[in-house]
Amino acid sequence: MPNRKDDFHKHGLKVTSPRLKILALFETHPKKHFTADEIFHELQTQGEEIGVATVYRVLTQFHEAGLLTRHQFETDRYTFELDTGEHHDHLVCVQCHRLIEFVDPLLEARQQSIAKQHQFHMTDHRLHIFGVCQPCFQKNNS
Amino acid sequence: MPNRKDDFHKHGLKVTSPRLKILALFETHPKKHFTADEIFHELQTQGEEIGVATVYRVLTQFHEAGLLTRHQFETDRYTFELDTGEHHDHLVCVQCHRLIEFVDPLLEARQQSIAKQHQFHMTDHRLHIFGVCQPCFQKNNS
DNA sequence: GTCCGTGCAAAGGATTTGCATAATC
DNA sequence: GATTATGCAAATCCTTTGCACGGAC
Repeated sequence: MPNRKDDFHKHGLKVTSPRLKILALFETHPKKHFTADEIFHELQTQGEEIGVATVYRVLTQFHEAGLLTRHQFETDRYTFELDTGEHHDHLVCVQCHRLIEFVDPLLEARQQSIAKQHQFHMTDHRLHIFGVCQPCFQKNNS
Repeated sequence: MPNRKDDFHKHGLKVTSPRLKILALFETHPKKHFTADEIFHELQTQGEEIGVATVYRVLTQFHEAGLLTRHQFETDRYTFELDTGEHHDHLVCVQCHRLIEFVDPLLEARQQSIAKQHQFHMTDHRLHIFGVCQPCFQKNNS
């Protein structure tokens, strides 16, 4: 069972305080999605002295190392989450920006088949369903 | 059969040279996707004196008027295409950035059903299948 | 003539980069 | 001790905005 230290070394990354802190943040919020800015502020709140540049660099390295997944939803910012190895897609609430994850084998299979139809060598795919979540919907009608 | 003039007036837009030029560019390249910058340079090449700011403003107005669709693919730039009224999804070549459009009723239906399962009031959705297109694939193996 | 649209340059926000210092190995 | 990381600030990229002038209606 490899630990963080091995994870880092495996990808040529030294074990440093900023890297441990950032990874810990993701691990203590398993399903949460963070933007670079959110991480920066969260760490600042915790009293850590980490620069924005480091946050961006570390996130990019983690993404390249396969530790994190990077998404782009409505806005023009990147969103990161722990890469658990299981692919999943997202429902995005356009009102409160809440994210709901889901996996659907039928959709997965169908996408494979479409790629094949177009002689496309699929490497990845991304499905975002935008809409209003139930809590927001109720709020709107009350 | 409403013409461009009507299209513009309907949305409170005056008929101006930049707007006509930009729309014409899309109409002469029906299936093509453009970034703001590409439009700016294309018009410059044609000897037009249109500022970048105007290009961005007009694209946003056209998008709000429903004349254009706006996408965000791999990069951090927006991509625009003529809105023909028919929804479609995209295959994106990660190598040459070629875009292939497709529509699949099964996928559409399945997405509706997933949204319903999660009590989600779907307004829109976006499916990007990333991969390597056939021409690029062959190029790689030769 | 009024109001909207334009060009220019400056501002804005997210992300990256250069560089000297500081930490890991 | 050599090399990689960090923090800071400046730089970069795409996009938006303020403002005075010009064009549409």
